[in-house]
Amino acid sequence: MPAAARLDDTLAALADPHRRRVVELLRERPRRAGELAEGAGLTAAAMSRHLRTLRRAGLVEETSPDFDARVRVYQLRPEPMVHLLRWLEETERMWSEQLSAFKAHVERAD
Amino acid sequence: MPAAARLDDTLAALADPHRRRVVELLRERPRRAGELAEGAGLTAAAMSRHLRTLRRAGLVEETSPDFDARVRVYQLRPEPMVHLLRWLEETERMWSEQLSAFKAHVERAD
DNA sequence: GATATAGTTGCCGTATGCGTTAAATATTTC
DNA sequence: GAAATATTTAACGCATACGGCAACTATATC
Repeated sequence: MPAAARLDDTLAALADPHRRRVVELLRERPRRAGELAEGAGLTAAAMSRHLRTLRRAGLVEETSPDFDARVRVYQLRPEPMVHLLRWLEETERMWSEQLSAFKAHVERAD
Repeated sequence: MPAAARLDDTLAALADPHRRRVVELLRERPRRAGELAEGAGLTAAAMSRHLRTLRRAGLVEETSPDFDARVRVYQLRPEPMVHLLRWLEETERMWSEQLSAFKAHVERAD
């Protein structure tokens, strides 16, 4: 269960608006499952499934407070997003190189 | 058809490994549809669908060279990825703020 | 110990995604 | 103008995603 951090899972997990909403709620602070369900306007069952997806993608981490073991608190795990960030930055970088190469080419042709 | 750039479409488009492969091929240079199909190990038909998806997400742009109108050349369009990048950076930013707030809290408790 | 609370899981129906093969479209080439 | 080339579209099958509701598990409360 050491969090895949594979781009596939990360992107698929983030591709759902409800799950992105969860991420947006969690980036403010950790929250309980029920809180997330309410905040996203979903039933507890539906949210539970989304949380499982996010957990499997390594995007969130689940813990229980010791004062109430029924509750599950979810917290963000940034690693997968950092990984995705890097892939995007690399793409950006190469694209702009491509651009300047093209510009140079045009200028040579002038 | 001015390219949605909505996170939903961007993420869904990038969540497929074949389509990510296309992006990786295109970040080097523009390429013809057939070249992309070969480079990703897909039939022309399958690739055509992926390209449609990428086009609808605004991630690629299609043009035809004037010397052969049968050919379609695809090129990267970074806008949607930049948008996604910003969302991820914002998430990162807020997460680290959350972290330091927590740290400060713990230190106060000491 | 009975009941309430917090969440998860099973099952179902519907919707959507992806690849394949077979046409269809458009344009070049001979 | 007939045959070849580059790519897209159509029709089909299969797998998977998502939500709803009901049942289930585990823990807390009275």
